[in-house]
Amino acid sequence: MSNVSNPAPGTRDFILDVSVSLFAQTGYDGVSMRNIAKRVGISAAALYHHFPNKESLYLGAMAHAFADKARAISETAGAGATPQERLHGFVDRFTALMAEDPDFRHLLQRELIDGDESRLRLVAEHVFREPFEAISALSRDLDPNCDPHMLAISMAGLILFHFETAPVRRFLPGVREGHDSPAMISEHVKRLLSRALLLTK
Amino acid sequence: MSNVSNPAPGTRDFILDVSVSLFAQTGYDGVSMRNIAKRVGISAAALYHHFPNKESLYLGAMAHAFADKARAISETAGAGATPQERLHGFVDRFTALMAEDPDFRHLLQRELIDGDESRLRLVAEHVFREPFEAISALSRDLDPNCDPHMLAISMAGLILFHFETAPVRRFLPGVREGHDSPAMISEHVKRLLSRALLLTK
DNA sequence: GTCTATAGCCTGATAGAC
DNA sequence: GTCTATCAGGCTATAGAC
Repeated sequence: MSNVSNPAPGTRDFILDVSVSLFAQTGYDGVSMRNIAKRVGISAAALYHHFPNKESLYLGAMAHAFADKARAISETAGAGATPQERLHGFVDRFTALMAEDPDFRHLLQRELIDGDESRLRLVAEHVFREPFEAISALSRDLDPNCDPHMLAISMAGLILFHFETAPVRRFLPGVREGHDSPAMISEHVKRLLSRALLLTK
Repeated sequence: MSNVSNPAPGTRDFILDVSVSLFAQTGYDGVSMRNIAKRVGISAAALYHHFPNKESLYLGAMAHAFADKARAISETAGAGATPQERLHGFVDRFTALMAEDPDFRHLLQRELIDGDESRLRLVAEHVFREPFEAISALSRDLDPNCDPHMLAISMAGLILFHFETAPVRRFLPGVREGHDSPAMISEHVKRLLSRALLLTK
């Protein structure tokens, strides 16, 4: 499920749910206030009762989509006794998290291209700092000689890039059923990272 | 340099150069025909003498930006005697290629989110099939037990994700000067992949 | 090959009734 | 809190002069 909440129509939360979905699909410039209003079931003017302008609505939608993600991602990197167990737990759960919320992933992708400095700083501090520190700590334990910042980026990217490229990979040679599945992605990434970092098996 | 050519103003090639740059920066919906015309130095109506509509201009700009990229990327994966040499050559040159052409990278990122099926098929067949096969072949030589399609994606993603996240990484903990540099990125990726795939060092 | 002018539509946003 | 009506302006695209 893309969004957990299921509020009654007409409320501010429902507007945010609709907005998250539309902004994720076609981006800020690809969605009009009229589009959103129609999907919500109210007039465009009514939207301005809940949000002063389009940008505020967009920022509200971002906050709505990213709420509680910070802790959820952080927790993927924490549990487990050995570094190997923590690595496998992180890969499994981070992969599942990205698979179950495409809207979050798409908003993130869009923000990486279009986000201005202030918006990226906001997202970095309120959403990614906490989980990134957890993944960095795991990186430090896995390979003390490797830059933890770069290794954390690599671990996340290894997982995310398989999702990002899914729309185009279906037209590339060697593709097989299941290449898009969370199970296959996490298995592949675990195998790669285990051998690179733990030198076992 | 983002674009090699440096044609005289007013020509079709100059329109394409300008369009590539603008579409890469703000996306299809973020650029108007008037924007492009102004930067080219002609009226919007004159644009329609060279291209029948906005979408044609966009597709022309894509073809222009992606021209010769296929072979350039393919060649990054070919040379070298041992698989290890080929791996290092691929990582070094692919990283350099992505660093020297941000427009290409941004258009690619945007196409992965917004491209419809026909456009993605076009890009896949005319730009990525050839280099992807070269990288897949390298993957097969590096690790015959690993799915070459997935490994090829992982190798490219490991490099690209460091560029993609550069705008937000500067606000994340542990960042250091040079984390964005091609040299540091390729060193990091080579180290990671060498240990994962060759089990040496 | 480029121009000005314009058609027709969509945009974000507001005014004011209910 | 939602509506209809509307404003001012931007959009793609075209017509027709030069």
